[in-house]
Order: sequence, then structure tokens, then C-alpha cells
Amino acid sequence: MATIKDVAREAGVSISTVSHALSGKRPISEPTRRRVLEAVERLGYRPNWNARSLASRSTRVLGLVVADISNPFYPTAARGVEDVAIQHDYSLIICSTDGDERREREYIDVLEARQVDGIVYMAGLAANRRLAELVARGGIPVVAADEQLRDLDLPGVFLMNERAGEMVADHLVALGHRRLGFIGGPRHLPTVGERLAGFVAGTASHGLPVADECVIYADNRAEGGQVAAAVLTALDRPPTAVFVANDMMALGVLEHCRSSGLAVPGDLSVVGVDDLPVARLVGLTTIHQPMYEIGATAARLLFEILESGGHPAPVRVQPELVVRSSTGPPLDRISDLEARAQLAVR
Amino acid sequence: MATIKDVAREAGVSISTVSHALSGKRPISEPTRRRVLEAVERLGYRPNWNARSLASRSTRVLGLVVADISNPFYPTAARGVEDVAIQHDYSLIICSTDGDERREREYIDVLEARQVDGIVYMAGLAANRRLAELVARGGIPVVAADEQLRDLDLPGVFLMNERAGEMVADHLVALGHRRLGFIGGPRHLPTVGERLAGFVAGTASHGLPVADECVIYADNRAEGGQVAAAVLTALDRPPTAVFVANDMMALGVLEHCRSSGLAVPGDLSVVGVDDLPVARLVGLTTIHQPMYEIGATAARLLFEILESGGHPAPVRVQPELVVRSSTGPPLDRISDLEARAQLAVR
DNA sequence: TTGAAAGCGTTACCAT
DNA sequence: ATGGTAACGCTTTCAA
Repeated sequence: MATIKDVAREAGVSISTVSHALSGKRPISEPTRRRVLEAVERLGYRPNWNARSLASRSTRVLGLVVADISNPFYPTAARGVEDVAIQHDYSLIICSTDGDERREREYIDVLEARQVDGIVYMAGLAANRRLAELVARGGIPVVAADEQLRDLDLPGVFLMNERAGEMVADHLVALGHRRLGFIGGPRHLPTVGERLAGFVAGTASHGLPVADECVIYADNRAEGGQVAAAVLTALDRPPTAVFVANDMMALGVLEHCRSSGLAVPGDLSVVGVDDLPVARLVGLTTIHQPMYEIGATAARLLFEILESGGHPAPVRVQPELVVRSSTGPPLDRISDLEARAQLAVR
Repeated sequence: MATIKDVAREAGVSISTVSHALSGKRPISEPTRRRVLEAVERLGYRPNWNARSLASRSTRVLGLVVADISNPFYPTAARGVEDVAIQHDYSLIICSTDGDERREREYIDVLEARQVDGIVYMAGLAANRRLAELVARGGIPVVAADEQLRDLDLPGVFLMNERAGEMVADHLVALGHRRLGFIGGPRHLPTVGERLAGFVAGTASHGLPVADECVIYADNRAEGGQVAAAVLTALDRPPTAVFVANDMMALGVLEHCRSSGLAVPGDLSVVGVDDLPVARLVGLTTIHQPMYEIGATAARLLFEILESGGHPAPVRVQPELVVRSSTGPPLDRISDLEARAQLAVR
């Protein structure tokens, strides 16, 4: 592997000239520059980033921690982060913690050891001290995206989760639902609590409660949704509509309905959050999250800190309800309407 | 940020003692070791990986290049690579080229500049010289996964694509289809060609051709499938069944059918390849690829090279047909059967 | 069992 | 416009 030294020798100039010819950090005569570039080409020289980082005390690398890269939400958000990073001539290390605390802890260490210039945290969990310590040390700026971290109050970009819950409540109540359910990921996640709070507030504003037994917490993924749906539909008085705190879980709910012969939306209306690409394919009514923008904004926030320090205020993004075919009037409501229509005819 | 020097001072020992206490590369007396560890803890010391790599000439980092991280195929494969990497105490840089040549070129440079110890290549494209040059220089071993690289003959792990095509052909012909179509990504991709070849060979063995106008190449993603399906179904004599070279495109085909009111499988049977998680949700018949295993095997291959050099033989994995609800007898065939059944009744 | 010192490939500063 | 050289933080000889 050719080094800067080899290039210098090949081009017949000093090391520092090569360095500057490549970085453009000081004027270089055109012929010299050309000779250097030719030597680079001939030797297939690629500057060693480790050495560069070591000498310059900046790695030009950002860390991105996501909860589960196989949730389609993250790749898009990651792309947002990455594009902004690339604009700033940075690159990205993506760490998928898979909801596993040990793994998450290790990744934090890796990112710190790698001396990344900053971290975008999109993993929710972080129950562990590791991140708190890192933040406390203050060496590496961290911004959160999508999910605020418990007890940490990082700068970041978040969906207006309460608003999202309200919108869903309005939609379902308007359709005629009276018995409503909620399915969410682990209860300690701020987003889950906020979405539920908004949902409850929304239904309450129409004079409707959300019964305790109709609120189920489960694993954050499709399987969790499936399990929760089974519990919910087995109730004596099952809800006619359910708000599911994210699309992956909502897909699980749909799967449960399919496999147990429940009609959607006839027997159960389902609303998710995220608007994953697959939501369109399966006709899932959901709250749209601007995933790419959330990632990009988080990255911009990070560069803002990197460049001018400080603790920028959190950015809150507007939810948007996308109505598809997984929501409709409840069955009893339909027969009700039909009955009235018939009365009218007479 | 505390350095090894700080730790040495704090613990009252030399730098090399700290280094060895941490790496365990030479015997250290218990009390000394403890003092060092305490100092590390107190200062929150994290070894600088750049410096370490520079000094030891090994980064313990692998590069993973994927075509499109938002294709659910990749995360799972990536997980396979990552798990094996972690077992070897390596970490992973994931690069998503997005099918963009410029981006791909840049990433290759990044990985080389970062001095990764090896690269798993899962992106197909690589029409560019960059990778060829890198391979030619021979500094960094590269293995391919899922898609062999044109003109490069890397060690790697691949699906038996011809076999997959044959299996699909057998399945569709057995259902009674006579007019068959094929939709694939860019024709220069080896997998696409191989899957088509197997498909054609399979139908031929039943005495059936695949008409030229029924073979469509398009963009590798869902949108491409949608476009291709539109072309195919607009034909004078459209096929009654189509083999789509990957699930994302197949989802696009399904989407086209839905939006244009075509029944699946009544009007068109659809088979994909990959068996993405979403395939189950939408009931897509498809060829199962062991994604995780493909990734893990590729990583193992890479470590094999790293440890003992050489050029291991390519690993080929068996395809498996998963029949779901997107395939069935063609409509005319159904009426045909019904007609016969009625005849039988009389 | 420990310490000193020579690199590793760059950048950045001080000269010229 | 160019060259020399001291860092950067660590690993790895070589000595003791």
C-alpha cells in the first residue's frame, strides 16, 4: 500500500507538498501539482484515514445508532443522515442495536473508540449508563431522532406524538367507533407514552374513554403486534378499532386478523404510525412520518453543534394522517346505517 | 479525551505497561493490572482506534457494500455478516450505493482509505474500474455475496439461480400456465441472466417457449416492476404468469395489478425471488433465499482468506420455492376445469 | 515483570 | 511556493 512518502519520492517533492497538493490547503504551482497527481495515479495511492484522523484530531465520521435496521423505517432515515453527512464530506458508521442492551453498550464504546465526531441516536432504548456517561463527558455531541432518550433531554428531532394520537382518535371516532384499543411497544418508550396520551386525550374530547384492558404493550416488532392483537380480540368486549404505535406492529395485527379470519376494517379497524413503504402495499391507514427529513434534520442539528456548539432546541415535525383501506366504520355501525337508510326509503 | 499517557501517569506505570495490561499480550502482575484498570475507569479512558490501527497495521474493520439498504433483503444479510464479524472481534462499515456508480466509486475509495481489512460486496453493479483496480492491487481481499461481479470472478456465495428459474418454471407449468413472462432487473446483472436462463430451460423442458416480447428488463426496485408489469399486461396476448427476478419488483407487479384491477392469481400469477418478510404478508409466492446465511457465509469466507489466504471456491446455496396465494391456475384453465367437471356430472 | 523508544502515515507549524 | 519536523495515540521491538 503506497504511502505519502512513496508519492513524494515518485514525484520528487517533499511530503508536505504532497499533503498540501492533495488537500489544497496552500497554494501549489501547477506543474508540481500535476506531478503529484500523476504520481498518486501511478501508485494507486489512497491517503490513510487513520493517520489523517490521528494527526488532524478529526475523523470526519459520524455514528448512527438505530434500534433495528431491518425495520424499514430506519434505512430511509439513515439515508437522510447519510446524505447530509456526505454533503459535509463526512462518512457514517451505522450501528444496529437490535434492541439489545449489551450490543448497544458495545456500540457506544466502539463509536467512542473510533473517535467519531458526533452521534445521531435513533434507538430509543439507551436504558444503559454508557450513553449517559458519554454525554456527560461531553466529548462527543449526540442528537436524538424520532425517540427522545429517557432522562437525557438531548437536542433532536421528534414527531409531535400527542398530536398524532389525537388525529387517530378523531379519525376513528368520526368513523363511528366507540370501543377503542391501543397497542404499543415497551411502555417506557417516550413515543409510546406520548402517542397513547394523545390518543386518550383525543377520544376523551369526544366523551369516550379508552378502557384499561384495551391498552396492550408488547414487543416493538411485527410479532409483538400479532401477540397483542390476539389478546385484544379475545376480550369479552373487543374494541372495533385499534391504534397501533408503529407500522411494524400494525402489520403484525393485520397478520393476526388474516390468520384468524377477522375482517379488516369490518371487524377491526387498524391504524399505524410511520407510513412505511409496505403500508401502501397492504392498504394500512397510518400516520405519515417524514423519515428522510427526520434523519436529515438530525444530521443538520449535529453539524450545527459541531460548528457552533450549543444545545439547539428540539425540532418537532407534524404528523399527517394517511387514510387507506384498513379503517372504516364498525360493522354494527354499518348495519345501523343500513337500517336507517331502509327506514328512510319507506 | 484521556489518552494512554494519562492512564500511565495516573496509574504510576509506563505506557507500555498500560498497553499490555489492556491487551493481555504479556504477563502483568496482578496489583499493577488492577491499578491500571482503576485508572482507566477513573479517567473514562477509551483506546483510540485510529492510533491503534495505525500502529498495528490492522483496523479490525470490515466493509460491507450493498446496493440498496432500503431493500429489506440487505439488512438481514448484513446482520449475518455483522454477527460473524463481531465473533471475530471486528466491526463493520456498511455502505449503501443505491445503484449509483459515483456513490459506489466513492465508497470503494472510502473503504480503501479507511484501510478496512476486507470487503463483502453485495451490490451487483460494480461496472466501475474502481473495484477491479482494488482487487488487482490485491491489498484488500474482497468476497461477493448474492451477485457475482462482472468480469471479476471473486470468491463468494451465491444462490443457484438457474435452479431457481427451473423450479419456478415447473411450478407455473404444473399449474397449467402456457403463456409465461419474465421481469428482471438490468440485463447485465449475472443473477438476472441466470434466473432467466433457468426459467427458459425449465419451460423448454415442458415444450414451452418464453416469447421474446414477454421478457422485460427494468429498474431493480418496486417501481421497475410496476412499469414492467404495465408493459406486459398491455400486450396483445399477455402472459398468464410471470416470474419476477426479485421480490421488490414483484411487489411492484402486485401493485400494478391492484391499481389496474387485475386479479392475482386469476388474471396473472406472480412469483418473486428473495422471500422478504413482506412476501409473507402479501401472500407472494417466491423463491426463498437464506439471506442471513448468505451474509454469514460470505463473512466466513472472508475470514478464511484473511487467516490463510487463497481463493476459496464459491459457495452455492439451494433455492427453495415457497408457494403462497399469488400463484394459481390461469383463469381459462379454471373454466376449462369447470367445464370438464360439468361434463363429468352429466 | 517492567520501561524506553522506534515507528505507523498524516497534518500542521516553523522555516526558508 | 516548498521543505523539514514535531506531534497525534498507540503497538511493538529491544533492553533491563
